[in-house]
Amino acid sequence: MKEINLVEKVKSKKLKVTPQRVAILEAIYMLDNHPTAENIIQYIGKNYPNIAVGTVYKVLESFVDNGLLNRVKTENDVMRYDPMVENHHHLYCCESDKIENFEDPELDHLIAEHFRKKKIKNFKIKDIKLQITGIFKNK
Amino acid sequence: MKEINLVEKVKSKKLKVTPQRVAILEAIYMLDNHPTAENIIQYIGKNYPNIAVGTVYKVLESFVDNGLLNRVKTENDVMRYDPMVENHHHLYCCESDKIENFEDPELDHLIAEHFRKKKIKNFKIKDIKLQITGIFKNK
DNA sequence: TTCTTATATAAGAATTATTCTCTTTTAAGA
DNA sequence: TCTTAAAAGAGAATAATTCTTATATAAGAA
Repeated sequence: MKEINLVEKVKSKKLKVTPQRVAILEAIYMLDNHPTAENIIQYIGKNYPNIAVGTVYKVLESFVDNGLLNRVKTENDVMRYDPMVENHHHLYCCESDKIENFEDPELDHLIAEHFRKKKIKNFKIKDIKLQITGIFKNK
Repeated sequence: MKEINLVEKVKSKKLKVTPQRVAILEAIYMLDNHPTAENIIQYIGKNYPNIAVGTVYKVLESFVDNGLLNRVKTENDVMRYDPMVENHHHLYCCESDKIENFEDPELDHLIAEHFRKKKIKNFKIKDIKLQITGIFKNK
């Protein structure tokens, strides 16, 4: 992703455009496996060795609050970040920490139809996410 | 759940039956909202004020390893435990920390059929879990 | 029943991810 | 260029979980 787009993304949320924010957003797009805060710190450490850990967490928080990122739940207690904010599901590898995004509007429709016909008692659905666990092949 | 069943559950996995293990398993069944380690410690603290925190975590780990419990992912970084080990989904309340189990074999079938006809490229599915977020009504 | 031993527990230190505090710096509008 | 609210830096604080080591105990063997 070009620098200019990163800046635009930050600007579009009325956040101050700082080099740290641009570097962190870039790292997330480059790393492309739903990185942890630590992954990000390591990645930007090459050009930016003095960034404060607290800053990274604060920037990530502001990005999540402003809809530039989503947090991704994982089995262990490390938070991971996803630059895809549109509705989608996740493929989890059961042999590694790989997570891939997954979209399937047809399936979404199927599930929505199912719940339209057969509501859950005493519960109003806001969102449905699939966690699909399995094994990635020949990659 | 009766004491005897708890003991049997522990025994069935060839784990030593200790008062701590029985108390912890009982707490999980009694608390019934996918408790955290802390919830459990608080609950059993009434009759068992001296149980060590580390023990609770070790017992939970052994139960998970032996299929008596499952871990449940949450947004924040606290692990929760689920005594239902059969395949099922979760309803997450977006206004509180309530989590409820949800079973719908018809839906499972629908989804399985969908993926039988339309496979995911380069991915072999092992398990599919739905995280259904929403609001619990009149409860 | 008593003995033996692998396993479990207690206690608290250590670790790890994350948040907080406070001071200094800076982006961006006036 | 000036002003100021917001951001960054540095590192302490917190909170959940794991680890370490000495002691205790469940459960099978004798």
